[in-house]
Amino acid sequence: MTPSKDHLPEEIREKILEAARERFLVYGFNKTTMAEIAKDCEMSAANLYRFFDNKLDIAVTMTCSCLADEESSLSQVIDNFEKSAAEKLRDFIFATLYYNHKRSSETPHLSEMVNAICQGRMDLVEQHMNHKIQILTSLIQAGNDSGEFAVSSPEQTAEAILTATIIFNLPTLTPLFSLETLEKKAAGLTELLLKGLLKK
Amino acid sequence: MTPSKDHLPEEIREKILEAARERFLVYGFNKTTMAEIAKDCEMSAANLYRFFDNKLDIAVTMTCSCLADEESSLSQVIDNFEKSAAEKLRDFIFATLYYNHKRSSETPHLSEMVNAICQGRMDLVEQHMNHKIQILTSLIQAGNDSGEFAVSSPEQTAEAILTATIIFNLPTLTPLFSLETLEKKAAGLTELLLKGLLKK
DNA sequence: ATTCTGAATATTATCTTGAATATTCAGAAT
DNA sequence: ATTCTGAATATTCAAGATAATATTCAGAAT
Repeated sequence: MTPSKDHLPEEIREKILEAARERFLVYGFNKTTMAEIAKDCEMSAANLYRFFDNKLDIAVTMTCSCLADEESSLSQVIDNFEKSAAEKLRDFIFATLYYNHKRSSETPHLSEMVNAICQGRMDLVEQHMNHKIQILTSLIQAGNDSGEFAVSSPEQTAEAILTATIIFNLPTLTPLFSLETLEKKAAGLTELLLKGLLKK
Repeated sequence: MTPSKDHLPEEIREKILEAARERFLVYGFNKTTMAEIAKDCEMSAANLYRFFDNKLDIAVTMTCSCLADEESSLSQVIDNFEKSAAEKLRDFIFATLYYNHKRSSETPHLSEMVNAICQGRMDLVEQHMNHKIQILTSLIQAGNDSGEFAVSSPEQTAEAILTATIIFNLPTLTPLFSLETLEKKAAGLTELLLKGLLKK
């Protein structure tokens, strides 16, 4: 029988996730052992498997909440009623850039985790991308509604913007450039994109 | 003394390059040995070093001529007098896409070579990027001159376009998507970029 | 003198194998 | 019944040994 992980105390799951997070951030995914996580939680390694399928599953759960964080902070950006659609797009792009750059620079072992996730759980990445497309689509639609933008196909445009800004989304590419360089790229790109979006 | 490699018979260099190319394409950079290349050329491995500094140097020379090829075919695109600037930009983006996709799909071991080049010879990549910026800049300037575009800072815009199309330039990313997907991305992105470039 | 090679050396990759670690599971503890 | 553990097993890692390979160089061949 495959024992379901539902109905198990959520607080213990959280405790495990927190212990794993600290280990993963400091020592990396590979160098962290299940035994260490278990010791931090004052339980046996075997018991971890009642709460998670395996080590990767812990990382996946952490990653999901990170991605959800990013998504919700990006959603906040476009819900800011005090800003124009153009400013929101700029904020969206820079928020993406800063979020990923911060993660990359503060987490020396991030790419390790990213690699682990990308083998076998590419669906998470796709889901995240789709969510971003949704957010961008409503940003554009709001811009259309307010008369600021004149975009005929918001969703297709959202996809194009995501394609254009992929350099700010890939934790593998971000570390190749300095923050200053990335900011310049983001500024130039935003300017160009806006020229195409704004009503003439 | 460091013996100069000039004044050596060019035809032998070419012969070596051709032998190495075939080996690299079929078996990859790492699995190809200097001894094998030498045997194909009916000479000793030691003699290869009269013509090239080392194994990587052979790959670098091959790569340079590939990049030069791409650059010259992109230059041809923008020199086509029968097309509008908009069409040229579209051609430029699709030519980049097709060129890299073709290379990736026809060369199973390409990423190996790319990795080898990227360690220590990043200058080649930068140089290539700068060349592409130049080409794009003159495309934009020509568009401005003909009254088709209204771009205030062509070079900065060229850089932004290159940033936006980076997904089509990276041999590490290209293989992640199907040709069909890439074409859709390229079409959507081109449309969006043109909206920002065309005179209103 | 120049071109080239075989043999020597330095560097890298591959393989082996003991040790660490992930995962499972029978059963103890509650 | 449920939660948990210790011990067993399966998998992965890593240090050392071995074998390939890159690179150099003294000197042979032309």
